[in-house]
Amino acid sequence: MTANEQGAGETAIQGPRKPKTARGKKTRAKILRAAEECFGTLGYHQAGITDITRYAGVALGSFYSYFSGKEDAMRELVREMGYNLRAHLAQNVAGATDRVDAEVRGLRAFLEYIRDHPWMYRILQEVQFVDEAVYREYYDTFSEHYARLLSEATQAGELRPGNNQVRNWALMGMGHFLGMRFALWEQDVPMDEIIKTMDDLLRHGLARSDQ
Amino acid sequence: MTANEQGAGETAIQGPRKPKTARGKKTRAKILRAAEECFGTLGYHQAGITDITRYAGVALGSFYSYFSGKEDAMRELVREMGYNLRAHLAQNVAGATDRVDAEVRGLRAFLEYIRDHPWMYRILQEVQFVDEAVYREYYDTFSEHYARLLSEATQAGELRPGNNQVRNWALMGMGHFLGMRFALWEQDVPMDEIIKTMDDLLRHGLARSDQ
DNA sequence: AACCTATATGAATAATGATTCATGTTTCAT
DNA sequence: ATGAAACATGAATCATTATTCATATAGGTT
Repeated sequence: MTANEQGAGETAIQGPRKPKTARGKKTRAKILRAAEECFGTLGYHQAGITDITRYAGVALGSFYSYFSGKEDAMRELVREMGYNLRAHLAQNVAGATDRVDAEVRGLRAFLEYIRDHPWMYRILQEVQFVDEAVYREYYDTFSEHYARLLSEATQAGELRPGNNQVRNWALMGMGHFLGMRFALWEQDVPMDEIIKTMDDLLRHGLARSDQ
Repeated sequence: MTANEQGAGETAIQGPRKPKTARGKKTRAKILRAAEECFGTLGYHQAGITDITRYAGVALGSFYSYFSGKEDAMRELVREMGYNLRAHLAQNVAGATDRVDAEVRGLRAFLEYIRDHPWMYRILQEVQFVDEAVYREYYDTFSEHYARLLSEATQAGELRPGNNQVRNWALMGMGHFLGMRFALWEQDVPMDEIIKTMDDLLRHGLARSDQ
């Protein structure tokens, strides 16, 4: 019986509802986009509901028509972002010649995505301190998809035998930090250079004499 | 002219001061340890100054005797943690036979450190949203040390040629995520398994046929 | 037109918690 | 012993803000 339920015979005077008309959908969307902007630029705690509704061009109370509170909007944003990013990656990885190629294409797509959605990064990281379960959910979902791909590649003999779960998280960490440093903080190293370096690392490792 | 200055002829009625006696040092330390505990378990925003001083066993006002505010204590903690961690790693990496061996020893030491200091992780991550400059400073400092080591190893012919700055951040990211997932969230994969996997990855890459 | 539901509004509420400061206590050099 | 500096105290201040709710408007159906 969450605050979000919408059973037919609901007695609650008011509460967050799913929009039922086009007007409602539009308003909810405006608020969500405004929340993204505000959380992204001001941060979760700094951003007030008034900031969000002012930016959205709606009244304060309208926020609570569609979200049960500030946390709720944050959660929704993270889920939405996870969905969008996964779709973007799947699209860009299609057509890879082998698993490492897929990794590298995925990395490039990821870096480009961060560059084009700089707020996503901040919101995703900050949700860790707002609702940790959602943060874990995000990465666990990601990890599940990933693990399947790696295990298929191993079965196909493309990868060296090894613990793919560990590799999985190592690869996510690489992407995360490369995105933070080279897409978000400073774009001082050309994308191709990053990709080339990582391609070499994933194909041959770091060590020179390889035996 | 920061609030923290302690010039001789200071006219400010009161303000944060460096402790000048043994008693003062002890109190300041008690408060800092309490802040670590509170920020770590409750989170920065949830933790109140009253929580910190209650836990430390001192009066509310004493907090402001040694710190200019909540943020100041957070900053101090992060700097302290960075210093301690770097010392711990340097100690554990000494005696490595080659650069990859050093990487792997460093990773093990890092994972052990996180396991033994579970709060460090949360505090470091959360400072990103409290004072981003301190967060960057932490990683930039880390990165500087790291870059020197990698470039020396390259000069010595131990590493394949490549962009060490990119590798640098990729390696930090790996460590970060492996620590989060396998030391903090769930300790369901034995340390040796993690180390073996990463040793293989760094020595040979992911791809099976290596040409 | 009458009516019902969904949607929109924003002033008022209510709780919180960081910071200040006037006052009291301890320490220690002389 | 004594005075001054360092240290400790916690009630009071002050500002901030998430959330509620009574009321008003819009859209569409009969």
